[in-house]
Amino acid sequence: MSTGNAGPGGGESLLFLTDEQLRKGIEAMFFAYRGFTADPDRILDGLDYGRAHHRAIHFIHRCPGTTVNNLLSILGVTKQSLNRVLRSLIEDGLVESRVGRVDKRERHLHLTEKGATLERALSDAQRVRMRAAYRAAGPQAVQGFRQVLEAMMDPDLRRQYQTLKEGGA
Amino acid sequence: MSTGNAGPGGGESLLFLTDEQLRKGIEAMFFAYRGFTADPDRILDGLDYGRAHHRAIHFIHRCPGTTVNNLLSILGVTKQSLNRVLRSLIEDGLVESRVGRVDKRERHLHLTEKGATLERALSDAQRVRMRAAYRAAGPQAVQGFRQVLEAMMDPDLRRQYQTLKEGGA
DNA sequence: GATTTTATGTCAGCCTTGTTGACTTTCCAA
DNA sequence: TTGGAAAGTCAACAAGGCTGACATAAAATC
Repeated sequence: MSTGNAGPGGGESLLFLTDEQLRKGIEAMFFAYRGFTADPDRILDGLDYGRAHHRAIHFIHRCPGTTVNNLLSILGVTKQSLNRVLRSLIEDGLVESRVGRVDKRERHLHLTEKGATLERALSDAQRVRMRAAYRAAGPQAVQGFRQVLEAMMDPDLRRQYQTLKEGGA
Repeated sequence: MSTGNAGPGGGESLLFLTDEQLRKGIEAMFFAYRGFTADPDRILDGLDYGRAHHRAIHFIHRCPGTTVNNLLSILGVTKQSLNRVLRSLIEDGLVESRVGRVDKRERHLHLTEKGATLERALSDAQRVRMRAAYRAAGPQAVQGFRQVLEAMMDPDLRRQYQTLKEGGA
């Protein structure tokens, strides 16, 4: 098992990663993700929504006019799962679903004013923590943080991520 | 590492964090966490277990002889939730529950051989990805990665994490 | 010794969010 | 005109959270 990679000469500190070091990283991801979702979760608890609603709202905000299919591929859930979430958001007037002009089968999704307000509350809360963490760790660390996360993604998701990243930058 | 380094661009890059920059970090966490759990999930899919079983197995392996209460505080779930998971692991002979010698109310949890075998399979899979990501990003980045994650945790969880970190190192 | 507190386990029931499968409607395009 | 893609809907189910209530054993305290 493992760690049999004591590379042949040179760059030892670069290449030799003990199981212990890796395990720390794994546990760090576990605990950090809990913090990452904690603040939006608290807001959503009061309303009738959950994390699934947050994700939908986030990416509709991020990609205004996106189709349901596109959202499905970003979120990686089934259309039935997403539909349940979207239905409640549409019913509650947070999301608007417009029939496509070019292709009328498609529905283009937008946040309403009300939806945008909730989105702002959620992402503000999440950004407060993120900003504090970035500042505490420093710019060098932030760059490393993003590099490792990016390298950890599945190739498909990395492509999705990079498309979003460029689009927004 | 001295991350207090104001950086080549001056203080601006340290203190001024745009919403865009923070949003990229948020999305990176979202996509990376999917990758992070993907490999163990694939293994667990074949068996009758899920992510909750994985977490229990991980921390029992990590803290052999831990009590149920201690595990509860690490995992942050209710005892009913954990009990459902533990019961199936004990029934299937992956986990052993020993009555405490000093305090007979306590149950001390250990992995059996069978449990340790599954643990190894799961963590090997997860480490493969982690190792690849670490190598791709480089040691500098890894340090930053861990710093930001640590800063992102809730204080309580950070304490838990650090206790584990020391214990294992 | 009696009482209270703690640690654990368990039953029942609920919610969210994921899944599959089947079916319909709309409508673009070959 | 017909095949198939996009979308919506219904039904059923599972994992894994949650709460509340209750049982038991053992420790701690009075």
